[in-house]
Amino acid sequence: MDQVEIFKALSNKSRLQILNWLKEPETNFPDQAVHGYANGVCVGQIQMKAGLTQSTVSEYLSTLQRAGLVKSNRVGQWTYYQRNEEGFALLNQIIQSEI
Amino acid sequence: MDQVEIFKALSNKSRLQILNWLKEPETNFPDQAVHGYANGVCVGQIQMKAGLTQSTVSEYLSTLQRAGLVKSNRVGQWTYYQRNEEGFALLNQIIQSEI
DNA sequence: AAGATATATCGACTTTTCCCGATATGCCAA
DNA sequence: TTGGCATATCGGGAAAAGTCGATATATCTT
Repeated sequence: MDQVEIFKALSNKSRLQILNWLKEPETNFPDQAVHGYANGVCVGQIQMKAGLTQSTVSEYLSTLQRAGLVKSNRVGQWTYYQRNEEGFALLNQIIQSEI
Repeated sequence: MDQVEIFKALSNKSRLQILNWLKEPETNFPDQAVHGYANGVCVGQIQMKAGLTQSTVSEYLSTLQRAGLVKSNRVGQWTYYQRNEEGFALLNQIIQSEI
């Protein structure tokens, strides 16, 4: 069952916060402006805001990506993350019809 | 944060199944017919269908209730559980506006 | 009052999650 | 090509969740 993975990814306060922050990157990650927001927000920005170690944030973003809730773009040495709205559409569908 | 509790409750295959079964009690718990379905389905029925021990199922139902996803009615020596649609409405709201 | 039945709680053990520091990898600049 | 960033992965210790069997509690029947 794949639904469980999604809900596990959502079962953590920091990960929920990250998803929420990524709804409004310009507001929540002003320092990202240098890089632009087209590809998402890079890990370092998220790490600073989350107040967790780099490894933890990287791990959390992988978890969210495996669950389909974010997607990433590697550009040079940076990895940009942004919400994957398709994943949220799937989540809605799961809740409406499979639970 | 309370959202985390809800998602943790949903992070388990058996608990997801129980919630789904409770959508159509008449179909999924035919042996409950003797007691009627007005108050929900009693723990024993859910246990049999889930194939877990009595203590585990009782614990799972408590977890779901703490998360607001089911509600219970004690009648005599039986505890009947049913879905709490208010909880699902809250879940939808959380997903729409807080994540 | 005694036994039977349904559910809840307790104690224990195993597995998973949380989060870290250390190290590896990939990319860029000089 | 050497060093410096940004990110990913690895290894680990502490805390939480998964699940069980045993026991407690509440209720019903006789």
